[in-house]
Amino acid sequence: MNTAPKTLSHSDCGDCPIRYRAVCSRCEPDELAVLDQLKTYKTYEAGQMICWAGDQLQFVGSVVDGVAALSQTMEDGRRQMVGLLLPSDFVGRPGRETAPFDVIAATDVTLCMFRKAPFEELINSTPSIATRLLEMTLDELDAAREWMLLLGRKTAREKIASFLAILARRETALSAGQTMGKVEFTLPLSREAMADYLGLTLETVSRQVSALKRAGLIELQGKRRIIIPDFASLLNETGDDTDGGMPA
Amino acid sequence: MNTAPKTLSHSDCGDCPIRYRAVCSRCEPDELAVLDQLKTYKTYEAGQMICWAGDQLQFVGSVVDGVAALSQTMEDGRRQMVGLLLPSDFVGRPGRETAPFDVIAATDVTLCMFRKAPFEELINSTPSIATRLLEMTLDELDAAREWMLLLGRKTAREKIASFLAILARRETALSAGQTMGKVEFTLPLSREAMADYLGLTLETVSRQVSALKRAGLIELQGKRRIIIPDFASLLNETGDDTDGGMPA
DNA sequence: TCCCGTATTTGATCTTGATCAAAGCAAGAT
DNA sequence: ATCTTGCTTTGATCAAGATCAAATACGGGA
Repeated sequence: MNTAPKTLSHSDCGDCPIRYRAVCSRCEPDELAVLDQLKTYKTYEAGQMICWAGDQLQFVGSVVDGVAALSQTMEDGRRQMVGLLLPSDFVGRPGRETAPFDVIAATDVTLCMFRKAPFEELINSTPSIATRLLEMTLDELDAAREWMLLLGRKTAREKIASFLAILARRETALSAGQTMGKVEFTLPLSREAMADYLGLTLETVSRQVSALKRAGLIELQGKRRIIIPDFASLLNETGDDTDGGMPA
Repeated sequence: MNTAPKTLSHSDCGDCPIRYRAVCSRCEPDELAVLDQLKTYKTYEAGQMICWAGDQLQFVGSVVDGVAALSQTMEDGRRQMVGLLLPSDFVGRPGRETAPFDVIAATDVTLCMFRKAPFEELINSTPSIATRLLEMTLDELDAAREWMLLLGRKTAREKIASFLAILARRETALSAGQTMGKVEFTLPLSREAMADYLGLTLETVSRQVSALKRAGLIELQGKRRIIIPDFASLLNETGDDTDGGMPA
């Protein structure tokens, strides 16, 4: 499927995000070449299950395009999304047999995948890759714990504001300190999926989005397009510490 | 402080849990000897801050005795515990400068600590250790995500039952499938700390504990000693899938 | 363009857990 | 033995968000 391996430079990283996130930051050309030979792409339609909790997982990889969701469902149907996978996020568990959670395509999704076994060999023989994966996993763990604060303690309005703020930051890749004015982006999730992510019902999501609109903190174009006229004032609604930490 | 390094065997692992969890499962005697030279112990009293979010962290290590809590606090005082550190759990972040969350001693705590810099060297030069740490971090991530389901979707009663079930399992180290009858253990947390962990108020915690007692699902000796006469019926109250997955 | 099915909004009411307020209890100090 | 003091339990009330139930808007196909 792939052409003969070639020596890759940092500037090649754009093609498949795993190179950038997991490898390229400390890459050796021959390691990239190995990865390049292993990779395959696969696409899923919005709503499709990518895998079920408990499935044998034969691959790892990363999201190239679209949005996937990790989620859990209780027998009676209550559902909690436990992670959002945006482009460049890693998918899968080196060193694990089975998937711990369901993975669902929230929009149409393209994954860049590697068979697990050779990828694990690469990890075991290349400390820099293992270290990079460890850092990525620690970042995910921190993000999960931030989300625990949101789920356990924030009000519905704060949840919505936090979610929109996070999406705005990620989708526009703005630098942190910057006092950014207007931001605009498209929601990748339905109201129901947002509810599953935020630990709310879809009705409450809808009401709070309307409330933020009425308060002039956001504007809507259709149901999915969000315009934030002043990012700073939306941040005030999140409940988060707004000053970016101590001045060192 | 430590005596001259000696060659260690697997049976030495009991001394300092990090050897077992992070290293020993794939250990080389000389690696253990290096760790042995680096380690120091430190104790904290119940209620003491071990570190604050944002602190420079000079060490990594593991809990030897007692219980520590990771938690976050909002400006208005709302607090969410985001992790419980029991004996053998790892503390700290290789590759990170600062602590992401507060760490508080929930009971008197003894830590076994290693200076971060030499520990990181060990990671970078020893793929098996990096891989082991990656696996431990993935376990923590899975646990955090399970907790997100609890925080986002479970009722107060289910939260309490789940928490007691998890503690019972960990404190008694029972094998999973076993139909265990009576289990007994001591709560390491006050009602307020439980509330912080479960996303509830302390009054709700107290009421639900009383309710489980009235229902005969648990018995109390004093405020902290819990007796679970029939573990299986407590599990019924957790909302969790009670059958342990598919039969392979 | 009209129709249909789905997603979303809005409204009315109910429930769970939060909040406010007192007691009760146990361990250590005087 | 009595008084603290801090934890815990219990009670009364309240409010945020869930639930139940319609209406409305939207996108795509005939």
